Amino acid sequence: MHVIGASHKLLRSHSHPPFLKVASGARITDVRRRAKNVIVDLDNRHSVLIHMRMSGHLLVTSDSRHMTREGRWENVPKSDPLADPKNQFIRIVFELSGGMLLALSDVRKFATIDLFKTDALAHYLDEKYGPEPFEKTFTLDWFSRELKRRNRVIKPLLMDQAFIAGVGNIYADESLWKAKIHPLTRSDALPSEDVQALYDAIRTVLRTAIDLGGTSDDDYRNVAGEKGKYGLSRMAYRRAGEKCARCNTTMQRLVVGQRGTTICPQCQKKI
DNA sequence: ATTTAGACCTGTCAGC
DNA sequence: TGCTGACAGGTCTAAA
Repeated sequence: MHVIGASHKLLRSHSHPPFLKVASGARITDVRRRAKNVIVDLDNRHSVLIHMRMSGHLLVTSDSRHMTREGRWENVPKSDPLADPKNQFIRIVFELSGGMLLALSDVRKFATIDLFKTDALAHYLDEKYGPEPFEKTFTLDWFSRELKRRNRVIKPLLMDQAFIAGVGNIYADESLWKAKIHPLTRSDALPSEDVQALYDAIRTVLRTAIDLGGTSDDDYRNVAGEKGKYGLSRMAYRRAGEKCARCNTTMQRLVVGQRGTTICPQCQKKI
């Protein structure tokens, strides 16, 4: 792959060698995910780590067109695609073999791209992130023990990537609603039925969201520029003022750990 | 050991 | 219509 345009400050380098020098000309051997990162493995013992934060998403096209945050493309000089004002949200473009283009669109400029040596990356990720919710290590037993041990407010704990990988604000609200747990409950105060319900809810919610292509609250698109459909069937996230799907009570907005949070005050009572 | 506030950015929307 | 403030998918740091 070759980088044919990159905005300032996007490319960071955790391991020393300059990004462009290492990435240019390398072949991609694998693309995978860990926590909320996309990992692109190269054939030169290096890996690219992409974190899209709030508004970032990757787009691909098979010909040289123009890229917007909606994923629409128009003709634009391939030499400098970021120069076109219509491309103002495209922060970097990679040219892949065969002329395929891979772009990162990111309105808020929070996304980051790091370069690692592949074996160093493995250690970095293991150190930094908790288990994946669909991994064997994420058992009910483990979850239960950790909740007791930590003694933390449950919602921020669910969103703590060092505890469990992958649950953010949307799926934390959805899981807590499904399990009928108030987001301010202390993790060690949850009765075992609630722990079980939460464990199941996390996996059910994530499974459903993945199957529906994620949540496009605003900017998120898949690589073809299409919106995810989970937002249409969400039960809690950003539904304040609407009726609870279970009990018809008006949903309520609160702030927990500086994050907007929506609950059903009837279903999710504080313990 | 946790929690909180603030920072990083830009866009959208509600209300006056 | 125009302005202002609140809010938005996430994570990091410093300080309480």
